[in-house]
Amino acid sequence: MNCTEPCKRRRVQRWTILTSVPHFDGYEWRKYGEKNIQGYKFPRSYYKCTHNKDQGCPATKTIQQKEDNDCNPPKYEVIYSLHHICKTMGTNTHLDKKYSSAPINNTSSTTTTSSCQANSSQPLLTLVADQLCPMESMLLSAEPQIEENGGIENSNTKSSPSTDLDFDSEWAKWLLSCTEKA
DNA sequence: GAGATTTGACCCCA
DNA sequence: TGGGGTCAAATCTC
Repeated sequence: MNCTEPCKRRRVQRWTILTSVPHFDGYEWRKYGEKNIQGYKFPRSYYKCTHNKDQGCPATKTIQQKEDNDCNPPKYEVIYSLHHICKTMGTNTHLDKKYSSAPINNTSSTTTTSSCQANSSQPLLTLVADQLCPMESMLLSAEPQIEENGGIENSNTKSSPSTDLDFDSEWAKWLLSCTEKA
């Protein structure tokens, strides 16, 4: 990471979702880091969009398992940063292949030592994975402006604020609906 | 062998 | 100065 300019790491769009199915959001993610966070029982995992390289998609998310509710089912705080610009919404091929038969606690890498195997292996995962995001058209129409150097700190000002708010809101609703149905 | 994950180190901000 | 976020080499999996 090069911060030749005043670092804008904190000035990105962020929104938080509380869900029991943090991996099923219609996108493909690749894990790039994990850290133990002070005050949290479980490590925080860091993910980038799989298409970060080939399509320059800047989207990232962090998944933090809540220290309470680690059963029935475990709850995860998912913090999304920046919108996707990749065009793979709703395919779920990667997710289906990777997660459809795996207990969710195993998808969050190493140390989620939940003992809730019965709940985590429920078909709810397939239900959510099969659900397509209704905001695909919004995603395509609300692409943030990407600068040549990859920085997107101006996306808030270049794109319509109301569009971003609508997108965030709809996106949050969709994720919550997935969680509820699960 | 390619791509994904793990893990320790590094960087930046509060 | 410590904690959070990211990088990148090593390792793993398919």
